[in-house]
Amino acid sequence: MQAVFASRARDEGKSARTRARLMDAAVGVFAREGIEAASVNEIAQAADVANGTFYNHFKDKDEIVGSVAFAMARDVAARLDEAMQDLEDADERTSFATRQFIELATSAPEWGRALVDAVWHLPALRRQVSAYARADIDRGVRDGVFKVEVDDLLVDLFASMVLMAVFLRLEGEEGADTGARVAEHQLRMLGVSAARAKRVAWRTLTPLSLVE
Amino acid sequence: MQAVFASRARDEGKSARTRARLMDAAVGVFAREGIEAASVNEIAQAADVANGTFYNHFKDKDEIVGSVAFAMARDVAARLDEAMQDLEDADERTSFATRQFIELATSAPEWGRALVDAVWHLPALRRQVSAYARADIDRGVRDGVFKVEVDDLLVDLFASMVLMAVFLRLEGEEGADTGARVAEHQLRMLGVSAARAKRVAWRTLTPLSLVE
Amino acid sequence: MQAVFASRARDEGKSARTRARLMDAAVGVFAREGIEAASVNEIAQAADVANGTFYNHFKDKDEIVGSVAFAMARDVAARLDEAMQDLEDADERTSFATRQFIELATSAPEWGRALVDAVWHLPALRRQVSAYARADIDRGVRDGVFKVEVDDLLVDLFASMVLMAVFLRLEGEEGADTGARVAEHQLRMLGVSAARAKRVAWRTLTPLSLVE
Amino acid sequence: MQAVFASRARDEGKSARTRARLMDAAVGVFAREGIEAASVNEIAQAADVANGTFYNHFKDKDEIVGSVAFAMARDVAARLDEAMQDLEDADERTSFATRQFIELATSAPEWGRALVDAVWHLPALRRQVSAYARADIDRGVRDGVFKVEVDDLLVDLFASMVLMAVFLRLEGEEGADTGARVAEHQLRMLGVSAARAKRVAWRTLTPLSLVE
DNA sequence: TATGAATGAGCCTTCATTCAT
DNA sequence: TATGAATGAAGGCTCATTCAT
Repeated sequence: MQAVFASRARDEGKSARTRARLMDAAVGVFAREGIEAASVNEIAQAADVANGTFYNHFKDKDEIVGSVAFAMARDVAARLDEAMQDLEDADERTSFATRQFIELATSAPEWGRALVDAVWHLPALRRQVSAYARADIDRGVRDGVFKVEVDDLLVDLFASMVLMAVFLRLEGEEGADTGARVAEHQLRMLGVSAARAKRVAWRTLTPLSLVE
Repeated sequence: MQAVFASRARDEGKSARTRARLMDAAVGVFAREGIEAASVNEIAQAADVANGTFYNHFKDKDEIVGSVAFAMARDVAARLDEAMQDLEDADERTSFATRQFIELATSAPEWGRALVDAVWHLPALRRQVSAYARADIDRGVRDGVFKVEVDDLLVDLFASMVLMAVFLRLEGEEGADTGARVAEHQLRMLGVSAARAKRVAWRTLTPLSLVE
Repeated sequence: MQAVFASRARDEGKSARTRARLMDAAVGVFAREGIEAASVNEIAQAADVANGTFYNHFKDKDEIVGSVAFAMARDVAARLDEAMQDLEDADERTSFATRQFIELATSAPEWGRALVDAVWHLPALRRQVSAYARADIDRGVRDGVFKVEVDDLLVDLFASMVLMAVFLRLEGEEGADTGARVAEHQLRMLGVSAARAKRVAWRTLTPLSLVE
Repeated sequence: MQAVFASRARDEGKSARTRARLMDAAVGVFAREGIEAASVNEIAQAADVANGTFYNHFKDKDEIVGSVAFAMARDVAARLDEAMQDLEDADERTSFATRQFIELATSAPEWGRALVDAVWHLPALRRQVSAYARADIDRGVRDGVFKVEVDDLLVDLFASMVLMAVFLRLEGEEGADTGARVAEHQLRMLGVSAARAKRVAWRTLTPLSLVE
């Protein structure tokens, strides 16, 4: 029950606020039932609007799925960007992003679950997330921190690892150190020395949160 | 349209043949629509039987999903086991399995797609596949070939990488060397030297196929 | 086609009117096919609404069965109560109730048939009807009009007699004096003298009707 | 698990024996599920024959319902006739028949339940049972034992009372003396004096059984 | 006759979407 | 825009019945 969209739309017009309520409701329903199984009626009900109202704001179910997913991704990206402002080194940045993403998704299980599900359903979203991640990796290569040839495959493999990590955490099959372990693996895959990988990947981490 | 199950059931009773036809049809439908979206009616239609016939052979959709998925996994495992009989070294085996799995799934796109989807939907299947993969990894650790602590997380990350690779190949986003590149990454993650990883992962590979 | 519920809901909201249409339709279908054999689709069709509409108003078939049956029973009871306000003597009341019930059920054959079927299918309904009947019987015992020990069995036997009478009338196997004859039997079973039983049970009866 | 039909067909041809097995199975299924809900497959399975075999013996489900019901009724009638050979007085006979019928149906609950259900579904069966009961009643009138005008209605009311009694006993709502109480009511309805009704209806009764 | 696989109509129910108010 | 009733196309599943063996 995060109401992220609603809290942000507090000062906008009524229409925008209703739309935001629907999106918040959708996140919850997607998380609870999965995207496919989520029904428009249920979303409307959770948003406390009549079902017909839904269609004043979204063309169809696909549209809200997309809106929610991309908005979530954008939010996460913005949050990470903001938090990484002071991080210079590419390995620090990559590790930080991997770990925080996993933690964010885990600490807001509804969002996490919905996001994992959405990435799976929306190729465009996956590509966007990958592109975001790739920026820092390319930077590391330019700076000589990473000593591998970087290509799309590597980035997609990283994405799959992160998604798997989120999934495992949400299932309760892995614990709080998952992010660090995944990050360490990734740094090593990028050619960072074992020692430095271990050091960087296990730094103390201040938890982020999506809502202030 | 591979009709793998049907071709294998050619000499069995009528019931078994119809069942096999349904399973083959299911593979196709799962690949085309995804497992969730697949409908029993569609499967029956694809198998060219009346919808009621489906229920003479499977209790419900879940049952055919399970049957198909585990049969596919079993087949792949058996095929790999057979082909790996002469491989001794754990790194050779791990690399071989990763590459051949990706190639098998890619060369029979319907199977590949259905299998990827199935692993995602059936936790039990994922666990089984992981366990299978883990055997060789543990062996490598015992033999001193791999120099890492192996845990469930690592194996699951490997699984996610392979699935992603299959997915990308099926989408046409990656090419024929994908398997080798993934295998190389994995060997390096297991502590194999860069040089050996490159050598082992890129060996010439004789394609396998599921049907003879 | 009595449309009893609909006519009563004429001034209510659209939802209530549709619901009433469905209930009227259900009465007809129950009467024609029997409650078990009645299908939701058929009810919806008879009510001239889309099948999906049914489920906007009733959770499932059981719910409409219950609603219809208890509403019918309640209506009949209310109608009888009102008509019996001036009747003091328990034998007069019992006779009146038996006869009017049979006449009501007969004069609205669909209702009658559905009600008989419903009493048979819904134990709770049977108990409710029995309890209603029992009140007057107990009163007669207290007043010394009836000279038997009253127990559940007796009341249930009365119920079975009335149901049988309705059934026979609906089948056309018995005529207009059925109610009087049954009432006479019942009074005698309650210990009323033959002479008085005959006199009371055969009084002229003003027909009631469920709709005004 | 009475296998009444089967035990009687022991010495007949194979076909007759299969048919008997089906009928016995049907009794059980009807009792367990109700006649409407009983499925042909279930009957065949209970009879341990292939479902197709059913249709070698019965045109359709209705036919086995009828066969079973009438056979059961015939059996009960025969059993009662035999047991009543030495009873001369009509009131004794009527009371005996009522009570034994209730006891038979109760002591073989499967049969009882199926029979009650069948009478409800098959008007012809009801008529046959009524006709059987009427013989003794008419005899009582001729002999001057019963002092009422007997007509179809009365007999049908008797039938309804007996069915209700069986039903209540099967439901566990009434006890072992139900038969006697019903018989007493009936005798009084027939004009027998209260004293004699009580005496005759409560005679000690030797239980019958359908299978020897 | 016996078998049991196959058939397909039909039932219940859900749900995205439309539409009159 | 909001409402919420209505729609009707699917989907899952059952079951009486047929039919080839």
